[in-house]
Amino acid sequence: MISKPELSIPEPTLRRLPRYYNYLKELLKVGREIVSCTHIGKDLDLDPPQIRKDLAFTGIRGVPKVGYQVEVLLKSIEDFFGWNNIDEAFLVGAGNMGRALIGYQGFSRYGFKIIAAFDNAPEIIGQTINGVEVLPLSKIKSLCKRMNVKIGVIATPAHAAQEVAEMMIAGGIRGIWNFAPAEIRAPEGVIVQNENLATGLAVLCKKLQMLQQSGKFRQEVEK
Amino acid sequence: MISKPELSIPEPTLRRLPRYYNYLKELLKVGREIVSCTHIGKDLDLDPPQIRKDLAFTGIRGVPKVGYQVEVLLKSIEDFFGWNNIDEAFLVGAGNMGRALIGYQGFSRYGFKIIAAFDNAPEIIGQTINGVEVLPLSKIKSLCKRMNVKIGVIATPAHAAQEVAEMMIAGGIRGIWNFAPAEIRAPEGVIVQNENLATGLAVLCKKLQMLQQSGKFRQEVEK
DNA sequence: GTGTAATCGAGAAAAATTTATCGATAAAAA
DNA sequence: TTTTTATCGATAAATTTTTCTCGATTACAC
Ligand SMILES: NC(=O)c1ccc[n+]([C@@H]2O[C@H](COP(=O)([O-])OP(=O)(O)OC[C@H]3O[C@@H](n4cnc5c(N)ncnc54)[C@H](O)[C@@H]3O)[C@@H](O)[C@H]2O)c1
Ligand SMILES: NC(=O)c1ccc[n+]([C@@H]2O[C@H](COP(=O)([O-])OP(=O)(O)OC[C@H]3O[C@@H](n4cnc5c(N)ncnc54)[C@H](O)[C@@H]3O)[C@@H](O)[C@H]2O)c1
Repeated sequence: MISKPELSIPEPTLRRLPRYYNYLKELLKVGREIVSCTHIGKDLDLDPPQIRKDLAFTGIRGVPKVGYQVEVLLKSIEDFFGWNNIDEAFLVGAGNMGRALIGYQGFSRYGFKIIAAFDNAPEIIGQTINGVEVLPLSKIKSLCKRMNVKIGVIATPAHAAQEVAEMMIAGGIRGIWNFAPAEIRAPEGVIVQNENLATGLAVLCKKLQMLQQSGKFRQEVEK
Repeated sequence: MISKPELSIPEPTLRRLPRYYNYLKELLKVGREIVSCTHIGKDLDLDPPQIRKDLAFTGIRGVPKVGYQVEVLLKSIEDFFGWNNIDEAFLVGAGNMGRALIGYQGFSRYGFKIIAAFDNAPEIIGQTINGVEVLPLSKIKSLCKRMNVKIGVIATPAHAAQEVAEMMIAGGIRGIWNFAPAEIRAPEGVIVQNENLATGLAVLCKKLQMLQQSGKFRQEVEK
């Protein structure tokens, strides 16, 4: 039987898995060795069947009445995402956000490492941030090719994003993690992941607003 | 007929609306006054009926054969989210990420403003970042109450997140925008919006991996 | 004026995702 | 050993979200 390359994993599942992973890492720290979906569900406020289904995508099998071994489960998620072999990435735009990303150690857990930064501001070029050198943007294409880098992070202002993306793609980059609030056009085969923080903010504020309104509404009805 | 407070707006819609907003702002810059869903759909790679449905939630009505007036549409989204009146927020954890958030001007578009920061590191307390003072964490509860701040941003390490959240909630904060990879437990009535960057990263890397595998797979089949 | 084409709104259909159900299994208790 | 209980995997049902369809409306060309 052919083990077909699973092409259809629900994106919500993909988004929940790293959350489970963080949670399980904490469990391990506390010394817990075994955990059930019921237990996870209680802590993460999710339904056990959904968690089971999500975890099943990583190929793990649980034991009835017991659950899963935390360590095995962690390994299963790591393998699923391929976090064992490191993805090296270039970042463009060593401003406030760019520096925060460069300096952040937490990404190593996800097999991700920014190995060089690029900018076009002369006063920034040449600096070293957390051991990562800032190079002139003009070098990105040739360096991408030479170092076979496949992932690029965009942390420039929005107006520069498209241009930067095109340089990355010209260098052979296939995945772009974009922090600029801009619509990037890319050819098929290049994946653009937009990290628009304002989206989360808007959702938070709207939910808060709705909560307040429903509270007011309830009060008025009660009168 | 009672205009019930709409409590059930699909979250995907909520997440797409700020994207439309950014896009429309760009259109306005370019001098475009009118736009149809067909047009938006082409640029944003979304289906026109979905866009129409999303926009309808803000209460706007379009004109057949024409579309929407860009300016009116922008206003409609602004009103929907309440971006006219500013939400003031406190931020805790003036590290790399915290500083980037404090310094970012882009949030003003969404009626959001960080008016003070808090930290527990003596060398950071007392600093001023982009006109925002960093105060000792111990003061957060009383200041929240005094200034009637309802939104808090957490940019501390994960291990401090729960404790910080509790101080915020004790001060009356109702919405928490959490950047720490931690599960925050909060009572009902408090909204926690997790901004876990690693999630987006994991999705990107996995999609890339799947793309490569399907490519390899296709090549093998072709042999 | 009249015809044509583009777009809208509303509602139906389809697809994806979440939630519930049920028999099976393994551990712990009786 | 037998019973009870918790949990799993698989499948079915429900819900949510996306996509499609269709009649109505309006601008523009003729
Ligand atoms: N700082 C935040 O909290 C935050 C939040 C949400 C989104 N963003 C987005 O992230 C991006 C970066 O934000 P920031 O606050 O770090 O801005 P910033 O101004 O601090 O940094 C931008 C950097 O990009 C560089 N740059 C500008 N044009 C360039 C070009 N054409 N090529 C290469 N480098 C170029 C600048 O020299 C600067 O170093 C922006 O698009 C912003 O909208 C930032
Ligand atoms: N930097 C990034 O790119 C990035 C990316 C993803 C997630 N995050 C998350 O954002 C958070 C902050 O990251 P960072 O890179 O800014 O870290 P950082 O170490 O630069 O900053 C953390 C700040 O929090 C303060 N702090 C620590 N404990 C505190 C407490 N109990 N009360 C108040 N302040 C306290 C520290 O003094 C420091 O100023 C972390 O949870 C991190 O995992 C950061």
